[in-house]
Amino acid sequence: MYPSHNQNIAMLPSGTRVTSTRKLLLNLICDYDGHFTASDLAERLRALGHSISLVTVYRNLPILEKAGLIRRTCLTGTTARYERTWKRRHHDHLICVRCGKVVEFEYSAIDVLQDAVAAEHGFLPTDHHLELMGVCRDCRASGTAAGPEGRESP
Amino acid sequence: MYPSHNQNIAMLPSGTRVTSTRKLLLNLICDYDGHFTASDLAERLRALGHSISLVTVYRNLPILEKAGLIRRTCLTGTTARYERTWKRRHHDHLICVRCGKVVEFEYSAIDVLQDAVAAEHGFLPTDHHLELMGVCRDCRASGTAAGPEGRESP
DNA sequence: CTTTCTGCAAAGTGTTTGCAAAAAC
DNA sequence: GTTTTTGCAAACACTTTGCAGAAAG
Repeated sequence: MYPSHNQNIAMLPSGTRVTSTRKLLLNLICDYDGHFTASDLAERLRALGHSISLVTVYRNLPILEKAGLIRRTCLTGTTARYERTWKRRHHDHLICVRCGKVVEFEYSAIDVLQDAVAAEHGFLPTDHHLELMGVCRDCRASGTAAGPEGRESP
Repeated sequence: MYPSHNQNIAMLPSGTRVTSTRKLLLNLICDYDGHFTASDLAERLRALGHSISLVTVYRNLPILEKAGLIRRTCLTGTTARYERTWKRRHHDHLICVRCGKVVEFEYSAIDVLQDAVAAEHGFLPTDHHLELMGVCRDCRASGTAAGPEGRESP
């Protein structure tokens, strides 16, 4: 049974073929609400009994990105992370430097200011990435000694 | 004769030794106004006739970062980039998706909003990274075929 | 003289590429 | 039948680590 969102395949660049691998990827991403890495996708699909090579995932992610179906996100880490673009509003990330928790937020005022800055410098804005680092409430409550100004790893 | 900024060595964590390699690194960073990678530093020092291993640079960068002398920046790329923290004001980056040009800007209003968002979610803000992507004036003017890579809207 | 640092080589990540077989069209 | 895609292995770039000798304190 193919979910209706298979129609997204029509959004792939022309000349790009509709393979079973790409159907698997798209269907998976459709239901993937958080962030994912290339190997997240490969592992999940393999756990579902499908056979897919990590290399193939790596080759398809840029295609999906160019098609506008996913976007790179959470740039702070070493590994490339993506998230679905559709059925999600634009948002940015608040990251706890103690426990690594990631909170998404929307704040359109920031977007407006960003556009203003870009324009002021003659840039035509296409995208932005904002990550706020801080110590979350829980971590401050469980208050270990270390001052909140550090950039330490848990 | 040692330049006055060698006093920064006193800022290294106690127990950390003042080696000739670290003096070289600190002196270099003192005059390094832009962003640098580990190999930038190694190459530059080697070009100046000094002998230093890239491995040693890699081992020292986290120390300098923890000491607050440098900070990671420009997270969009694959390579770790740093910049000196002192003798510089806080700023964010505007990056051209065509030619890779990086423009620094300050916009305190954004900082204020960021603090507000953090507070609203119970976070005690420690740092942030904001990168605005866009097409710079020159690239739009020369309007030619795609540069390195693009995230332009269709 | 004890501890830390350095450099080399080697191992680890995450990601990309050459090539032949398989799949899509 | 032609072109794209896949998977494997191998290459790749960046970064980290084990170890022995050198340097700092």
